[in-house]
Amino acid sequence: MLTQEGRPTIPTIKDVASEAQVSIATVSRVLNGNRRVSPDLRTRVLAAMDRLGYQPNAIAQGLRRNATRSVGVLIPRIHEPFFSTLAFAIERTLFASDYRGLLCSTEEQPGKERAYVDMLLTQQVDAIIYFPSITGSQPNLQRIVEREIPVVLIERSFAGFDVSRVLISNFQGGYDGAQHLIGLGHTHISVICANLESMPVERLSGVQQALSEARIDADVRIMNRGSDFETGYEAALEMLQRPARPTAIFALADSIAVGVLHAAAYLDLRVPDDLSVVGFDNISLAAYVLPPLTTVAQPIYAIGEAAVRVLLRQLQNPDAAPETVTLNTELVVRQSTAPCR
Amino acid sequence: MLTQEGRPTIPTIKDVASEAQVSIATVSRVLNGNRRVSPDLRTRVLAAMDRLGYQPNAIAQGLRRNATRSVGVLIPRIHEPFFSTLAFAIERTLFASDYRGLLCSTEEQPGKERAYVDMLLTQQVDAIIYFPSITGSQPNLQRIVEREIPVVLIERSFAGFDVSRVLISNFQGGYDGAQHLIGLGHTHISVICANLESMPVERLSGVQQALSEARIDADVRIMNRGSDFETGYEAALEMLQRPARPTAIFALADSIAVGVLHAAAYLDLRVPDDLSVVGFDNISLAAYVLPPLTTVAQPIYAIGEAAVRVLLRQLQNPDAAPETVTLNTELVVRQSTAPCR
DNA sequence: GCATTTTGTGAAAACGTTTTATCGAGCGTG
DNA sequence: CACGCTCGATAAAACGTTTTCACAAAATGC
Repeated sequence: MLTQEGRPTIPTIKDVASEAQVSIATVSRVLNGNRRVSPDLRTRVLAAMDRLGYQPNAIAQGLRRNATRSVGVLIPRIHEPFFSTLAFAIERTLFASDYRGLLCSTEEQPGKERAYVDMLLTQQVDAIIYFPSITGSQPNLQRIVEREIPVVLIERSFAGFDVSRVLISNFQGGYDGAQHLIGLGHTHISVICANLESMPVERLSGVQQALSEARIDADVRIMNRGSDFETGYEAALEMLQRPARPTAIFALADSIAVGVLHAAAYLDLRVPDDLSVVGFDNISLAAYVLPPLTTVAQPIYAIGEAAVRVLLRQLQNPDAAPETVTLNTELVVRQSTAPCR
Repeated sequence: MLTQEGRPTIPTIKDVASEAQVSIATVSRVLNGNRRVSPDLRTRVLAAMDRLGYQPNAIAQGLRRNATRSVGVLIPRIHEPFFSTLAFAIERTLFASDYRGLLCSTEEQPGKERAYVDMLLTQQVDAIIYFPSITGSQPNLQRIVEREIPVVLIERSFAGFDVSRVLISNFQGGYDGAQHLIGLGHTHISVICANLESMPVERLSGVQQALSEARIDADVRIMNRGSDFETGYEAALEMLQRPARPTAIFALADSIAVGVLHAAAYLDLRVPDDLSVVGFDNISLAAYVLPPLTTVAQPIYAIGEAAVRVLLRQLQNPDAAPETVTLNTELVVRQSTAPCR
């Protein structure tokens, strides 16, 4: 197909219709296969499409159908291993159901998160998977709910919002990790976590519960930044140089734990002999770092799958009640923890 | 805005027009600000928009304007650290220019890559950033070029396609990494790389060039899989258990190098005393692993920025000639390499 | 003060689909 | 043979915008 200037032009349903000598309605029908059309016309249309290399215009379809088969995916920081794995799981599951994901890395900046929500709404997404960063997320969620767009929250709840959620046993996970260290005889346990925007408080509460049950003072350090290596390194460097240094550190994210390992090495402390370290998440790296990291595993892939599954169910049946699925964490013991000497 | 059933309905430009007692053309004009409209009407329209909470429908705009302000981003495996960082850079730069990225993780599956290209075309993206996985990518690129959609290839070239590219000095990087090991006196150097789909051959060529100049036999192991920890671990485990074990391993991706470190530890070999390891990429993890990894750094963030910059230039000026920008790698010496004993 | 340009506004066409309403042909039924 | 039915196909409306065109009013030039 060429315009008179010789530029290629993309064929429309109209072109197919005239090529096949049928009406555009007929073309549309063989395209969607929802109504009967006689065999000979069908083959004529198919042949015409093939000759012209026709591809339907999803934008036009979206406008007419009022559905785009796209879902917004709001995630704090795509470059962190945990989130990139989660994004991968979501993308893959959506793809399998012929939905596309609009991936938005909010970077925990309220402005960016807000802008992205706006964008998703104007973009007419059919649904939204939302991993909020708490501050400022509530009004965003409000706007989504007002538009009656199906939404599933990941690892977060908001009072007063009756929406679908995929949660994990953060409290139990925190509890289990701390218990593990307590069971090994540690009594001076430090906890490092990222800003509470990107970290569910329950995780921390679980830790504190376990510690208080064992009558151990909680030494918690909440860093005002994301869960990256640097964060863990800086926090640990400071903690490990105090006069009474901890014999164990519970990092509430694997990335932080890796930073801790690094700091320990820098200070010539051996893990796990001089220091036990427990992480959280079980990112794929955790098994490969030295020493391999004992960690509280999240079923990252399952979380992504569950989120999509819940969403699809809601899309099929818009009047269904919101659904909450809870997945369990599991302590994976590797070689970064040992009994306290 | 409510329908008679009480369901909320999203306000359109029409609603705004009747609310403000003007024509829809006027509303459109204050929306786009491209033509003059008298101050009092403007304020009336703005007020009406505000009252109704109007948000333009990007799908309708896309159909009418024949431009969607979205660009497709095709990337092999979003969950690998290198690619997730690259995706982050791209996403961030696009966002700053008010474009959205449709992130597609092709997983190096020809079928999925093809399906995603199809999807992007039907989705009417304005441009495409393409990190191909070689096999089967050529016909995909062909289809993109036929549609005259601006495209920029990352780290790849295809003979016969005159399209924009962002390249890095892969050959030089490979050469430099090998030179570093040679300079340290190593003569038994093994090389591990992922499948050549996801790895530019030039990188390997650079290594081989340096080795042959130094009259050292090349011992190359090409794994038929992606660049993950497991890959490096398995390859190294095998190589390091041979009778004549190498004194240095050049892993052509950091993720692989991390697997190598793990294998070395498993075999009780100390790095760098018993084995020197060089990586490639300089993912953020590289500095935090133990020992910190000597690696050939790619300017990952700059690559993403450059790709977007080139693309935007091409969108502004569709008749501009394709552009190629080449960025340099740089050897970063840390503590995983030492003189051969 | 008339002809001409400029300015602001609205009506309507267009973008590429899907879907509703319509219509004509074939066909058994009374 | 008129009648109602079904079936297959088409014409046309609709989705929410932008933009072209037309037009009146106001501003400008002689």
